[in-house]
Amino acid sequence: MPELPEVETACRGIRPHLVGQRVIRVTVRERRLRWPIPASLVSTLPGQIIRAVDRRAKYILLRADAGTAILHLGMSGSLRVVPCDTPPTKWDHVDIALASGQCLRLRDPRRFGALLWTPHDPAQHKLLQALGPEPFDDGFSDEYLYRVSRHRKVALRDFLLNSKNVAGVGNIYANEALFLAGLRPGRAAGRLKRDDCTRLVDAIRTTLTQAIRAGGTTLRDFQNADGLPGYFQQTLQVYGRAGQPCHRCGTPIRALRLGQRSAFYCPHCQH
DNA sequence: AGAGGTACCTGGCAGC
DNA sequence: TGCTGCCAGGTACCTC
Repeated sequence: MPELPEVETACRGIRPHLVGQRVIRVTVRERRLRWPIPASLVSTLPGQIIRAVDRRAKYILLRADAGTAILHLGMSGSLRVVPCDTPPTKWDHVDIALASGQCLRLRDPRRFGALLWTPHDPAQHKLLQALGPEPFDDGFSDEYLYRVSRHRKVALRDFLLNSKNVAGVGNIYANEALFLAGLRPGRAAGRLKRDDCTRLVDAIRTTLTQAIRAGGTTLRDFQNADGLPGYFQQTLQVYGRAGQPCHRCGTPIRALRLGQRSAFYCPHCQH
């Protein structure tokens, strides 16, 4: 479910309900996420006022005076803001109750997500410290992309999935951006020409912008903080469309296995 | 240093 | 209807 646009959508959805609110209590029903939810979060967060809700890559940062909660939705996580007395399902692992009577509810069936706490600058946290530039930052430029891709044999799709190169691009949008840039997902990153980089940076930004505007992609069950689905799936060009005609030229879309994960491309439009 | 594989979990779905 | 096998949007960590 959650790639950068979904996380950004979630962030925007919860922000107005959280910022300025005092945390009343933290209820953990299942602490076994990717890493156990630390006791320090449960003991420190109550009483704190949420000062800001930020995103870095696919991490959501709930900033308070004593520290920052670092939240990751993994593959199946979602956030809702609901009245505290709403009965939880078996996947609603955490509630962060607010003075408003609402609570931020984390649901994560696969438990690949994470909820951590740091009393320090979260940018220095082990999980965030090695992240590459955000796709919308000036630092993510064609010059940058050209430089860091030199001599890399890794497939372009996998190069884009690596958060050290660019933060927050997952499998769906990597494939979609490569289609838009006219580049095959299996091509070696080191073979990018200068103008390929220009088109790719542009394509990544365009793809992500459109997806954010549509409220994310709904595959299976993604919902935003208000429980509404995303609509970007309706505009997917290649992802999950193996065998179906390319929207641009009609050639059947091909699926490719790169590592353990599928990639999709149009053999006519992408080179 | 870089490339490739493994592991963490569970739900949904296609096929029989 | 029920079983089996496969697939999944992420990413840290291990080995070669």
